[in-house]
Amino acid sequence: MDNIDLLTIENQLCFPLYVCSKEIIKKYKPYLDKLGLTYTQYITMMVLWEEKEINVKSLGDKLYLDSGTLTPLLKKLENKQYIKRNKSSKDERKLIISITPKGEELKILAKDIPTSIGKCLNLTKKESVDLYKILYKILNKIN
Amino acid sequence: MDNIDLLTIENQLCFPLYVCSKEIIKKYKPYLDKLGLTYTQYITMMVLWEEKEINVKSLGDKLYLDSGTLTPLLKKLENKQYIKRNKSSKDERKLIISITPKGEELKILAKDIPTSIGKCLNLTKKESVDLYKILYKILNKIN
DNA sequence: TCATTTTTAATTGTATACAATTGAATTATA
DNA sequence: TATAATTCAATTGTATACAATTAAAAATGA
Repeated sequence: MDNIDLLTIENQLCFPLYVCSKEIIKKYKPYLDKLGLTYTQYITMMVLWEEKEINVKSLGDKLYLDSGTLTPLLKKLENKQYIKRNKSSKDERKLIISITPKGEELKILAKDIPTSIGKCLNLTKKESVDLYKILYKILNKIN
Repeated sequence: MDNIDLLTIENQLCFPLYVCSKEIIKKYKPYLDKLGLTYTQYITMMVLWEEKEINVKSLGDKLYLDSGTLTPLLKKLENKQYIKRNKSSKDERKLIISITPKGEELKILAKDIPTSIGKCLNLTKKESVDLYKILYKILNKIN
């Protein structure tokens, strides 16, 4: 096939990836609204449910986001009292993000979200595993 | 596994989808910069390379974007003289987007982009096909 | 026909994303 | 150790995204 014929929407791989990402994130909305979180805030809380404490740079490395996105987002989570923001005493450049008890409680309220989203994707076990592997293969290659 | 244990980044499918989408779009940037396009503007031009003429609603249906995103984006593409925006005479509610000769020329300059991006994803033929099928299965189910 | 409903694009407001820059703090090195 | 280079979070500016609303035009139906 001539290269120029590849320039159609239906021949793209990135386009359905981009659309799936957005459309799935929309499916989270009714569940996340109940918790007062956006999707980006939700994945941020997910890191904190595991780590309890992390600085902005490390958080950004995990989430593939930079301080330009995280700084205002973390201020919003602090306003909602789900996290605290404190300068590290060891390294004054670092801002330590830590989870609050109110932030911990959120996890219980969120516990059924992955299952609910999983159902509306309607994938077989094999498809889920294949998709997961391919996505992480791309991620490992791309950076 | 208990539902609550699913609330980790590594157990998510949407998260790597969302990250892959963003990271691949970043890979387009050096190529698209040469054309003066963003990724969203690029997929918009891709529709116009096929359709020549389309109204905002139909364009939005194809791209999964609404007028809130498309209206300002289309005004930028018009400023760059890649498209024209004209009210339909048959139905005054509709705005017809049409491609200009300068917009057509862009396609030639863009012709090697899909191949270049394909290389940096480094997927086997089977992986590409599997990924494509799974993504469209999700898209068909989700709407 | 004529009021009601629907469709369409634009607008408004909020929330990302990210490139580039800034300034403070730390680390590396001559 | 004094200077240069690096790291980190914040800021600035641009470009999406999308929910909700608005206003004009077209379609519907009593």
